Amino acid sequence: MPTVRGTAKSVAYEDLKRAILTMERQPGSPLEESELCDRYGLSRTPLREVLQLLSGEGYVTLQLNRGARVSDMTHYTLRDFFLAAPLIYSAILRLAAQNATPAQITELKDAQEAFRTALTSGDVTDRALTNDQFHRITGHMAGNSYLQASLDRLLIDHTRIAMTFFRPNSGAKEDRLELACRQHDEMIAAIENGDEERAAELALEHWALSRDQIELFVMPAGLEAPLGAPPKQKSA
Amino acid sequence: MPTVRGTAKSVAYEDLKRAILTMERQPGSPLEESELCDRYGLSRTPLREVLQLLSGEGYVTLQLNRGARVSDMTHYTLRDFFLAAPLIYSAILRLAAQNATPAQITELKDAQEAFRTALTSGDVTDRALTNDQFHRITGHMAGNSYLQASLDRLLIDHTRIAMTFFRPNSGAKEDRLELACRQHDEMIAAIENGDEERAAELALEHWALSRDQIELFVMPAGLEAPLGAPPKQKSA
DNA sequence: GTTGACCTGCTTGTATACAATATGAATACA
DNA sequence: TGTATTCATATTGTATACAAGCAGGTCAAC
Repeated sequence: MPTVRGTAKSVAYEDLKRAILTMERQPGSPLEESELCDRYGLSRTPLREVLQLLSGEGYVTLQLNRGARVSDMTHYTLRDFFLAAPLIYSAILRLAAQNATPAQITELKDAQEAFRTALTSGDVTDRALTNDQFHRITGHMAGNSYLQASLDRLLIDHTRIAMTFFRPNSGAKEDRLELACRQHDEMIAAIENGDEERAAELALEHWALSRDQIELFVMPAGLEAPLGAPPKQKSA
Repeated sequence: MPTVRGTAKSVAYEDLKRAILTMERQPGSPLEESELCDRYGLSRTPLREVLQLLSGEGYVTLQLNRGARVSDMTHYTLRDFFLAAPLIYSAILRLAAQNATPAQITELKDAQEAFRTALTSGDVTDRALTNDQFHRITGHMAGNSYLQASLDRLLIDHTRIAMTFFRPNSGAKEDRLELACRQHDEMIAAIENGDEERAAELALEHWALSRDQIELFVMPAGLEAPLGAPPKQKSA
């Protein structure tokens, strides 16, 4: 879908995506055309097309006569996120279990390998990006363009949020990362066995783990969560 | 989100959207830049930006060095559609019931008024477009950007498909349109009362009606449905 | 008669020059 | 001293000229 263009342009496209996902470019920060032209060695026309493309995918927000900014994350964003995530993640993983091809399963295993390596290496951005990649592949497996539109947007913000709690200084949370990693393994197994129920279940468990981390980060004092309950699931 | 631009550009943007939704421009048909430049009185640069924008929203597909085409609809598309629609529509309507503002409810009532008029006037494109507009407003009410991404894509194809069965020559289907219209009324009531359960239920009923029409159209001879069974409904 | 390469024309991709709009500072006035 | 207005500057939006890539047809060779 992203229609990866000729090299010069695709470098800009990929690097901007990376920089936004890793919070190297912070939510809401402006993206000046001239700066990006210099950085990537493009003229304004193709660079603007990259920004349009990123805008369509939700990485960037365009404002008339005011240029582009990194899409921001407010507490409203987070509220929407908490509502949509369990719904979409479980649906995606269910479909992934139904439709995954052997080639995609291999790809997913490779991504998991990379994630595991990133966990031991301790590099924050590697952890976030390899985790992101893992979940994007499940999206490809599901192969549903409608749901993928939501998944892609969820992953943008999920990865940005994750950048905060993938930090190694979190201390006691290392075991949680290990649990997340094991859940990935179980997901692969469920997908490989075509066990859609288990896959959907794992998606929800995985989300619950992630959600707890996010809540701890957003509400460190242990406040109650008034941000909105996720809709009831019909998962058996 | 669409960042509606200065008039000249927004005319092109809106008119292309309309032409695609009404199947005036058929799925897969090429969109030549020079033709569109002449038609809308734009130079190529801003016109290309419009196409990029439409691409990001799923109306148009861009291919490297091969220009733009109207996004096509295959039976794969339809299969994905059947899977995603009940999930998203019910979630959207549930959230709409939770979050709708009085202003939005007024807007929705106006849209319903327009839809009812279109049903009696008998113009096919009016029926499809006013129905589309009704459902897009429910999307705004839900106010969840993640789910809205899926809804927007669903509505593109739903409206295009609907163009086939909103035709007045369908004979006995007029009463079904009347039923759809009454369901809209009930949706408005449920949203106004904040009755999210009923709203979600209505979304599924409304979808079931639409699904039956689609199945009749796709498999006119009464064939069995091999395109993928829709997920189990919990509609009462 | 078929197949292959080449060449012409057209469409798309890129760069740059020009126009329009917004931002911020300086100044005049209350 | 505070506020409003004006002007200068910078950034974005648009048009056009140029380069690159693809498509179709012709011609030649097998």
